[in-house]
Amino acid sequence: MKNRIIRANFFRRDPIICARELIGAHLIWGKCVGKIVETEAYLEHDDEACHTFSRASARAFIERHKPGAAYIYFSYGAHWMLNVLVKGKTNGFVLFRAVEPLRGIELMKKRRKIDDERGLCSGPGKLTQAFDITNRHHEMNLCMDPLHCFAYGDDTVRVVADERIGISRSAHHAWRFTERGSKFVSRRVKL
DNA sequence: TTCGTGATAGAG
DNA sequence: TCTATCACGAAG
Repeated sequence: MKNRIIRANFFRRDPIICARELIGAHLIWGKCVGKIVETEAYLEHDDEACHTFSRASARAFIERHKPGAAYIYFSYGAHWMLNVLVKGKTNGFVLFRAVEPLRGIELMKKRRKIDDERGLCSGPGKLTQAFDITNRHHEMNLCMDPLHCFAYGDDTVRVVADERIGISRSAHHAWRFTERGSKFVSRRVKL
């Protein structure tokens, strides 16, 4: 299997397009690889759920970094969240919510302290724990290093869009994307 | 369904 | 300083 790294130009487009197209792509992180099955898009402007709405640090991050940079933050006192910076005509982030484990599964099980493969990466906090992603990767360029990058994967997946999860503001947009029928998503798609 | 967790930001 | 809020997860 030959993995082609997704380069910076990919992230110079609309965050919603990027979030959708990243479904089926591979997340490569050291010895671990997963197929991305769930993402969400957040927009710098007119999106109250985006960090840029209330956090100056998020706005500064966009200002100072190039598309493809990792935006990682700590949430609820326990979990790291992995996002990638997107700068097209509209700027924003893509949050990675779930992947299907492909390689490094034993390592993921050890880090997660569970055996069930479906629960290894089925949530944004679980995913970062399984892949050992923390703030030490914050600001990292994810378009260069073959051990910390995205790669083109399964481009035949069918993608479903529905509402984002776990937010209270601007919750009506259908900016969550999942692979249709995947058993590795964090929460079942609403019917 | 509930509850712990700690960073962040806004109010006082 | 105090408090509300939160892009969550695990236990029950």
